Amino acid sequence: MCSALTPRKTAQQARAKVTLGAIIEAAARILETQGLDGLTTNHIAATAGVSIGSLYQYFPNKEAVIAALVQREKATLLQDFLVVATADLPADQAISALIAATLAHQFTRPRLALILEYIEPGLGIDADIRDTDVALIDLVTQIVRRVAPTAGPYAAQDLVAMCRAITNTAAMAGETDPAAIAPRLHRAVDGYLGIAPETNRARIATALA
Amino acid sequence: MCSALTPRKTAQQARAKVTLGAIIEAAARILETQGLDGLTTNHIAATAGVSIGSLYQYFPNKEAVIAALVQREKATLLQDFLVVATADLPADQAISALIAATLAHQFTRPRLALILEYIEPGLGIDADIRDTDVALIDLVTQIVRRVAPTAGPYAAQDLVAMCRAITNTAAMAGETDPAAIAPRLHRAVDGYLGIAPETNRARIATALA
DNA sequence: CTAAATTATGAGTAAATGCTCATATTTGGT
DNA sequence: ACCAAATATGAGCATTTACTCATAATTTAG
Repeated sequence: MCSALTPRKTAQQARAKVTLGAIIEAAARILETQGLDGLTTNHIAATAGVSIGSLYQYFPNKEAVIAALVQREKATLLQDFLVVATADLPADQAISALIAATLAHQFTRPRLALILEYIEPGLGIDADIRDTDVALIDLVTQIVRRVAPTAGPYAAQDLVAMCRAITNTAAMAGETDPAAIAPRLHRAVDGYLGIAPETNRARIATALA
Repeated sequence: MCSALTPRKTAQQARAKVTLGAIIEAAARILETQGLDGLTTNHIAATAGVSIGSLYQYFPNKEAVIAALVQREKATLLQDFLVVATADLPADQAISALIAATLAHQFTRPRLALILEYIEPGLGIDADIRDTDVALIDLVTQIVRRVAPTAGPYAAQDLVAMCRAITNTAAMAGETDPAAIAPRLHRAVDGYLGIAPETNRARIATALA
C-alpha cells in the first residue's frame, strides 16, 4: 500500500527530459479534453508520442504521473508568488498582486486547474507537493502579517482556500472574466483580515488601473 | 455515453426502500473507510448485505449510486437551511445560523463530506442534484439580501463556496473544533458583504453564547 | 570505432470490476 | 390457498487497464 510517487529512474540525457515533459503534458491535455476517465496510461503514452514502456521507465505508476503534473502546476504558481514577494511592494499592493496571480493561474488553463484541484485529495501524499504547499503558505503568511500583524496562524491557509473556491465555483458556473471576480476576492480577503472598506476600495481601483 | 442517473425501478414495497437505503448507506461507509478506490459495486452490495443483482435493480450504474448519496447529503443540508429560513430571525442572526448549519453538516461525517465534495464534479449532471443546488443558493440569496440589499447576483454562490473551502481545508489540516473555525467564516462573510466589524463582533458573541 | 550505459519499444499478461440474466423467493390482494 | 407482481439472488461474462519484460535503438565516453 506504500505508493511510491518518486520517479523510477532520473532522466540524464536531454531526450529523456523531453520524453518526461511530453508525458506530463500529455496527461494535462487528456485531463482537459476527456477528464479523469480518459486518463489511462496507454492513452497518456500514445498522446505523448512515446511507448507505454517509456512511461514506466520514469514513473512507477499512473498516480505518479498525476502527482508530477500537480507538482508542475503548483511550482509555477509558487514561482509567481515568489516574484510578488521579491518585488517589495507596499503590503496592500502585495496582497492585490497575490490575488491577481491566483486568478491568472486559474484562468490560464481553467479546466486543468479545476480538475487537478479535485483530483489532488485522492492522491497519496507526495513529499514534493507537500513541500511546495508549505512554501506557498509560508510565503503568503509573511505578506499577510505585514498587512495584519494580528492575523491568526491559519490566515494564509484560509485565504488561499477561499480565493480558490470562489474562483473555481465562478469558473464552473461559466464565468470567464477574472476582472469580475477580483473585487469579490478582495472583499472576502479584506474582511477576513479586518481591513477597512475605504482602504479596500482604493486598492481595488489601483489594481484595476 | 449518456449516463442516466435516474433509478431503474422505483421502490414500491417497504423492504425495497430498506434495500435502497442500505445500498446508499453502504456506499457512504465505504467512502469513509476506504475512499473512492474501495468503492466497487460488488463491495457496496456486500456491505449493504444484499446481492449485486439487487443493486442493479435500483441503480442503472455505479455513478447513480454515488449521485443518490450526494443527493441524500445535499437534501439534509437544504433541510437545515430551510429551518433557518423559516425561523424568521433577524437577518444577521440568520446568517450566523447558516454558518453554524454549514459547520455542523461538515463535521457530522467529516470524511464523507470531504470526499463527496471532491467526487461531485466528476459526476455527470444529475437533475435532482442540480435542483437542490439551485434551491439552496436561492435560499441563501434571500437571506443575504436582507443583510446586504446591494449584494451582487453571485454573492450566495461565493459565500457558500468560501465557507465550505475554509472548513474543508481546516478539516484536512487536522482541525476538529468548529468553534475555532466559525469566527473566521464570519470575518470572511461579513467582509464580503461589507458589514461593519463591530456588528460582526457582537454577532459572534451571540452565536457562541 | 567500440563497448557500456542510457533510453525506447510494444505485444502480451494478469487482475480487477462493472454489469447481465435466468432463476428463485417473497409479498399483497382476492 | 393461490396467483401475479415485486423483489432478491449470484455465478459468470466481457471489458477495461495498469503494468512487465525481453529486445532493440541510441547516445556517450574512452
